[in-house]
Amino acid sequence: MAATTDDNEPVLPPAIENAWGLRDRPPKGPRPGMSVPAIVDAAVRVADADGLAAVSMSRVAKELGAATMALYRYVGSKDELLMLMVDVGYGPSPGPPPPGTDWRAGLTRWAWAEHDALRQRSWLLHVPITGPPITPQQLGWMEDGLRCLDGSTLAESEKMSVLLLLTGYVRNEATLTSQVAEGSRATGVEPSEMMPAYGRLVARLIDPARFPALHRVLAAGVLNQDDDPDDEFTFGLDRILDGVEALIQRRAG
Amino acid sequence: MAATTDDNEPVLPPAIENAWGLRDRPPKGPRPGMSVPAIVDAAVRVADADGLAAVSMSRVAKELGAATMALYRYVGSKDELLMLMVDVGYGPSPGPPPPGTDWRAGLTRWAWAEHDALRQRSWLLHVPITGPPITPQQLGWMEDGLRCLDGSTLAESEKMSVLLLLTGYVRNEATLTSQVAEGSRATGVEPSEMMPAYGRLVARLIDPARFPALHRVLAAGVLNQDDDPDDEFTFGLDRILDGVEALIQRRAG
DNA sequence: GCTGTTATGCGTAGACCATACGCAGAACTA
DNA sequence: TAGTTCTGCGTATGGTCTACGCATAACAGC
Repeated sequence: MAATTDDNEPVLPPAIENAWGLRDRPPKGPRPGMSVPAIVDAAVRVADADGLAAVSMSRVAKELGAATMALYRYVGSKDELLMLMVDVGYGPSPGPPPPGTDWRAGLTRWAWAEHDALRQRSWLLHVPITGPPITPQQLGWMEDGLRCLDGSTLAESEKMSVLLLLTGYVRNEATLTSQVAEGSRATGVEPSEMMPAYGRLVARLIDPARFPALHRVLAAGVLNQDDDPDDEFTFGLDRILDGVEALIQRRAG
Repeated sequence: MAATTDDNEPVLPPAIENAWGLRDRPPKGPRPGMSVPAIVDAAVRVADADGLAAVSMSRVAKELGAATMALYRYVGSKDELLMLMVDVGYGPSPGPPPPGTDWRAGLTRWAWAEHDALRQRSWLLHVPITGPPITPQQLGWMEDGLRCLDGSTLAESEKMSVLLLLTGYVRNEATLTSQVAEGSRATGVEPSEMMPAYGRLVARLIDPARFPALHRVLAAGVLNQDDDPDDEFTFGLDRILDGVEALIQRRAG
């Protein structure tokens, strides 16, 4: 969240405030040589190229040909920079559902949009989340998600809960597949061989008598077939939407 | 995952191997003055007291009255220590479902057990996950979860997918509530006032014309009522289990 | 045009962090 | 007793974020 003032009203970090178009530059002093968007873009470029771990203040500054400490005139802290990176990293929201779309198709499209954004920029998953969304684009995603449920029988609070549930699922699924990819890159194992290798490792470790159910799963070769991660994503997504559908039916009936 | 040898078989870090009881101490050289479990316990103690960020090698060493570098005789790296911390942090798995429990009750119990573990040790959520579970207790959790679906009509791979879906949900929900708690501690706002404050902030930022659905949610006072986080957890859990139920019905019929 | 105010760029330095390396000494085997 | 091997850990390297303060640039008012 954000720090608060005396009257307990939450207050935004300056850099976030001018992402909302509030806050005007004071007319005095020398012209700024950089801009917040330029810094954020540079940071995103670094993350895209070398991962989030490579994003240090000095590295970003180098990317801009500036000195490290110069950045602190624009962003209050590294955490603030990360927050802004997330905002541009997700990119613009997918837009409201096309007219005539039912809620299920709409949410499916919405979930896939987030899925794609996270696949493109897997470093987004490594940014420690410190609070609910407060940047313009993030709230844009929320808006578009809510609109999918516009015509539904759900209560407003339920709509929100459904969205939370979905976005959590997407993040989680993206985290798992990105771990496989990163593990593969780190160990040099083919991505398609990661899960089989994991299966062999576990099979070697566990005692079938103490882990019968797990043993059965392994024996069934569950981890051997390298199935499309998109299928796994679809599976979970459909389960969740089935659950939402059950709720909607109940509210309607 | 883990590094691999020439034959492409994944190999465990030494400290993990002796968590599985493999690997015997060589008889030569001076007696070890510490033990891996003692180090991990100390690290867990630090995390419990001051959060995961306080867990540095020097801090853990200080806790034990040892020198920083002495720890590296027992764990290969800080990441390895973190992995072991997670193993003891979750604690023992909840055990197989009591006889006569149907799958839904079993999974509910299982999900709540993980929920409770994460509530007790919220630093677990901050440990960067680098691969699938390979420690004894973690696989124990998996085993107990799988057993809940023992009698079901699902394929082995579907059981696994359901478990992945559930554990992801639990993690996600725990992350959200722990963020509220941490935000509250950081800003000094009452926990019950966090969401209302967030609601006021967003209301101040957004233009109702551009964010109509979001505006409607706020106007409905969704964020004002401070509802029990356990209710929110139950809501999502029931949606997911409804979805699983629909699948099981389909497989059965 | 001069002066005061205010912002910017950024150098320096402090307080951390993980960890590579190497050495002294302890405990075992032969 | 000699040799081997393992432990404890001091030192040092290179990285992190960022607090602070100074020189300078640009404007406002007189």
